Amino acid sequence: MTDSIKILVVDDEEDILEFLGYNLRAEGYEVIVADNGILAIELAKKHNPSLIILDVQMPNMDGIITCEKIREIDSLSNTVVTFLTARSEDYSQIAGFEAGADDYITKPIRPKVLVSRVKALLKRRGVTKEESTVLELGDIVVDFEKHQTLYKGQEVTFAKKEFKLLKLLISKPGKVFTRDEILEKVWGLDLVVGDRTIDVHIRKLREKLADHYIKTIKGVGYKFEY
Amino acid sequence: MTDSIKILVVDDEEDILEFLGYNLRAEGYEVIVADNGILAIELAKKHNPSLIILDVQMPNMDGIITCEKIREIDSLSNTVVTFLTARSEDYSQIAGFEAGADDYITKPIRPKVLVSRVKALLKRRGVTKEESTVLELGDIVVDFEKHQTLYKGQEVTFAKKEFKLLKLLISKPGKVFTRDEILEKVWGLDLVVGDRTIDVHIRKLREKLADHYIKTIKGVGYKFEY
DNA sequence: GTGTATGTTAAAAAATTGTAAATTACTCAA
DNA sequence: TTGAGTAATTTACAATTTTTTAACATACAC
Repeated sequence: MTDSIKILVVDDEEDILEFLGYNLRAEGYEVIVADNGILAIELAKKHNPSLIILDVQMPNMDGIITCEKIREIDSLSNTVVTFLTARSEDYSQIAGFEAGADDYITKPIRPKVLVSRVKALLKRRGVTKEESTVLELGDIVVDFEKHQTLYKGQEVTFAKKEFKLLKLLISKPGKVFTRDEILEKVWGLDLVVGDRTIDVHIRKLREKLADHYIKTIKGVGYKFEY
Repeated sequence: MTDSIKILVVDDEEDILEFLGYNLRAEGYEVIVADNGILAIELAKKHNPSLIILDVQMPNMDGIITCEKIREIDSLSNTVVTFLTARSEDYSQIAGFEAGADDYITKPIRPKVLVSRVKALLKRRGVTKEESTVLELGDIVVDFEKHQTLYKGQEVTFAKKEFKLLKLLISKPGKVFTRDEILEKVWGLDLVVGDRTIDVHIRKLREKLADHYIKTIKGVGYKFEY
């Protein structure tokens, strides 16, 4: 189980939380949300996130005070804190750094900018989600970075969805993935596809892997076995 | 043949220049000095240093403005800029990051600290003393410094964006770069370009490389393969 | 045998990429 | 500043590949 990187997002506005949550989750981060500073501190203590994104303006306890409190917590000394400010309000930026923030992000922010900013911040702190880029099991070698698979030394080409499916199954050899799980991880939650779609893709994998490795557990799901 | 690493030091005070110059040269860096922002930009363009150390407070054109100008220069996009500030003046730190600085160093600084800081910065950017600026893969030789490419011994000219794209892809042969990644690294985050722009540039590369090397992974991205 | 879950196949639908040509943006020199 | 010449981007389709659907076959448990 690859430890996922946790990010705590704190904002009083529901749609901001949703926006940040959605985009960060899509990048594979584990996102925890809080809509106020008190809860934020509680959750921060509990989950020990690698990064906290904190809105400056919130009712009751604002971001700056929250940040100061966070900085007092020993276990969070290694956590990166970044502020979220509406456009460049110089005041809050300065106060923010004084409060112990590491960076600030100005709203509005586009998803891509957000993501690359977050990545950069985490990288600066040496937090990386280093999924080993190649996996070797029996006769099959999968290189995720190169998006390439070798079966008995021969290169086999998998289309995007196929590769994603293979990646999922092979990520935990032996584990049975239910159809629901597969749908969620490969197709995503929003997308709805017909019943036979998974079967067809499984078939393609089997075809390309000479019918080895992929086993049906009737009534449950599929697994990769070598 | 290890090209030495160049560092441009900009300060209006003679003794600071001397101090920095002495200590950095002792570490084997090639140090270029400028005592004002105008000269700094000129020298930066000319020498293309890996690192620029910039005093914040200077008469005429101060460090922050100089930094902004530097950031506008395309050929210096890969250059690390760090500020030199007297003690921690919060203001200049913040303005500095906005201007595009990567770090700041506070005066006074002890030689050992300076050197290890500089080393860390350069390492972060992947600049090392042994770095050769030419890459040779199969029939293709790319000289990043000279901005020149040979294909089967013949010089091939790539326009700026083309070269940047080639450089990105070739920097990790085999790795698939997604369109997003390519956009971010070659075009930058803020710039929004149309859907087919990447394809057209890829096409230009292929044209010039006789259709070798660059492979499409449909639905994922492109990679350089030799 | 009946019924449900899965397998198979081919064809339709959707998504993605390739290309030429036109347009716009830049650059550099006069 | 202007204008020629190059580079970069957009446009509008074509071509290709991937993904999904749909119809039917098969297997297996009860």
